Amino acid sequence: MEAVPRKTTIREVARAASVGIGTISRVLNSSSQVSRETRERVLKAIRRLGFRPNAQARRILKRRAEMVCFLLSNRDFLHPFHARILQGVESSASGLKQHVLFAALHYSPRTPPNRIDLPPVLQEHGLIDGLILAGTIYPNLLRRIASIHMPFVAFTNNVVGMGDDQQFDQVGFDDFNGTLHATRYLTGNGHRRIVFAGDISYPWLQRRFEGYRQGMREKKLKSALITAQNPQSFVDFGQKSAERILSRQPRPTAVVAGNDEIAYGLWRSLRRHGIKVPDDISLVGFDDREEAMLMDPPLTTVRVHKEEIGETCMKMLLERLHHPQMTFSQRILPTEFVIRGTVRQLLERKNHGHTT
Amino acid sequence: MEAVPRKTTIREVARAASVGIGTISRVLNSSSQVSRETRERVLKAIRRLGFRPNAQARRILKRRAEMVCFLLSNRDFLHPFHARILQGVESSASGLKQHVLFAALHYSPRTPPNRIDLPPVLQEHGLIDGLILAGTIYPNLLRRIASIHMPFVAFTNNVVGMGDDQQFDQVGFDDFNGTLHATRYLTGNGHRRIVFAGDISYPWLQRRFEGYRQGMREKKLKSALITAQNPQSFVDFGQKSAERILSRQPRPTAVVAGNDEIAYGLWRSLRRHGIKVPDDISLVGFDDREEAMLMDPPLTTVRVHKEEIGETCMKMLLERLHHPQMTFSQRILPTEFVIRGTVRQLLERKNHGHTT
DNA sequence: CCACACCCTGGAACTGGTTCCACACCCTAA
DNA sequence: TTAGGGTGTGGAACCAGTTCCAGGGTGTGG
Repeated sequence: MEAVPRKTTIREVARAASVGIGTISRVLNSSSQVSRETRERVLKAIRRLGFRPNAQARRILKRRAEMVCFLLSNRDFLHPFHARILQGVESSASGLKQHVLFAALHYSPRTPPNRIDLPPVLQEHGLIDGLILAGTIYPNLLRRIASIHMPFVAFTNNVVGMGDDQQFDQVGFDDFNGTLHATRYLTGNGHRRIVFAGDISYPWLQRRFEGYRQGMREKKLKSALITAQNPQSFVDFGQKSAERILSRQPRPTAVVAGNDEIAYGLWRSLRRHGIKVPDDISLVGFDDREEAMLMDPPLTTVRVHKEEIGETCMKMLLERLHHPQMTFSQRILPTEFVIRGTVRQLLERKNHGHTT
Repeated sequence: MEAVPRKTTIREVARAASVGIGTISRVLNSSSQVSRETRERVLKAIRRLGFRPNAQARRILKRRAEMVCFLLSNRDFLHPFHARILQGVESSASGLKQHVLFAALHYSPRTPPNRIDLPPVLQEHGLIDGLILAGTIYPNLLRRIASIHMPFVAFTNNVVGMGDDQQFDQVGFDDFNGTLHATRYLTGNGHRRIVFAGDISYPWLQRRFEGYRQGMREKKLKSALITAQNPQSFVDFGQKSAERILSRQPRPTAVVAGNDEIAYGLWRSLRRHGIKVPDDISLVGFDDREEAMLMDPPLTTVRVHKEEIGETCMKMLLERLHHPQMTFSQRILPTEFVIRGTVRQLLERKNHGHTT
């Protein structure tokens, strides 16, 4: 490895400005204990020499890296959903003078915690101050992180297999009220035979299913869960469940899909069967992915504010870093119901407002 | 800000293992100059004390941060395309023992270079060793980066407004041969009236247009460029250009779209006009975004290997860091033509192979 | 004129690793 | 017995900042 050219240091700047090294440091940290003329002389020397302070040296003394790691677990590629969260983390971080390191991790839910091979960032110390966990999170990973005493905040909608006694900071969005709102919108528009399509072995789809059930119960309607056999993906799940929906007698007038991908698969399959959305069947999705707007007609769905999730994760992590003893908190962000073109109005609507 | 607890240092480990600090360092760096029994005694002490070396301290001496910054310019959200590149950068980096810092930047092409407000990472030195530039790159940004003497590699398909005298490392993919191949495939299937839809004020679409023109010239066919007025987006561009395509007499049998989004807009608009793809008109896209596979029928398109672009950027940057004097290089990665369901065969195909 | 407070400044000591030189020790060859 | 080479080890010096204490200068009150 070739030699790296030596950079200007505060000692050289000090000599150039004929002051002590302490004064340079004080100017850099905008401490008030420096006279105006000295400060200006120093600043001139800094500009003249093109001096840029070395970040590592400061961090070693401050014992703060001013850097957090966004750790994406078990995602083969950066899912658009998580990409938006990362974007939120970054934009929030840059305002808080924090840097964001991106790392990925693949592990099995069955690996014992101490066997999980953490990415290099977590093997050294001092590199990052804290962690934002995204992707699919199993208990063994949480235990592994705890074992290295690294402060962290988790995006918890994809946490799998934990009780409610979760002792860590978490940010999530409201699956339950998302589908509850969507279901109320459907019933408010006169729909009675509404089914839910989704694989409820995923905890988040289970929560969405419960929201739908609540909405149905409120109107004393019977809820129904539609699943598919051996789906290859969520889109495939939607495609396969379309046939099951069509075979029901009497045929449902609306479907609450567990997420936009399922909704997309459904829409595509229904169209192939000559069933029109929303004329023959109404459809509501969840997540509000970019593609939802591209569908034809555009998909009525439950929007999740992904950037806001990222921003909240970042802010909570910083609070945690500043107050290590603070009790853990859990923040559930509201969703927003977005009305587009896939729900048909079956009767005169009696002022059912569009709330967030 | 609260006090951060002191961590174990090599001096404590040295005392615990009754050896000198130099020996600890040698064990950590797996230098061979340590006897087996001493090494084991040290490793036992490290485990017992839960020692994790401080990354900052090493970096200050090595004058290497072992960290690169992925800088995304002028993208409001992490575009799926760039998300995949980032993924490639990360996966390559983790193998090369490098960390990846993610930062975003917004700037105008008209801001004078020295006025561009670089993200904090670039204002200190020692934090990162080099830069991977993605997003839309204008000459003023390149000049700004050069002014702080930061080694960088750029993903150059979105470079705007530079001559060919570009003196920096770059990675890109082959727009020209991508559409050339697509056009040859269409002509090989008997198509004669083929048009290109795209806004060639974008340099990359201009290059794709040239590839298409070359393919047409080879068969002595007349090329035609279809544009749209005031498009809101690429999808909208596709929708608007559909009408112009349909109004041509005689009607084209195939369209080469500048990218998948244009192809999507076209497909959607054609469908609304009752025109079937590929029965009535064949369609070829470019980029191979996730949505291309979801279209119905799935889109025949030119695949860009996004992860590979990221990996190549990372590798080139590391080479640059190791050999600062090396002459600049430009790597153009090949595209892959992916045959799916949107091209109709107009005549007996004479063994026109599917090459990559 | 002295005591004391206050502001500003210089630089030694420090952070937690790496590097390198000196040296101890053992083995082999002359 | 001595010279010479190789291996293993200790620790001072170093990196580039921050922190802190001592000390100089000035101003104010007694």
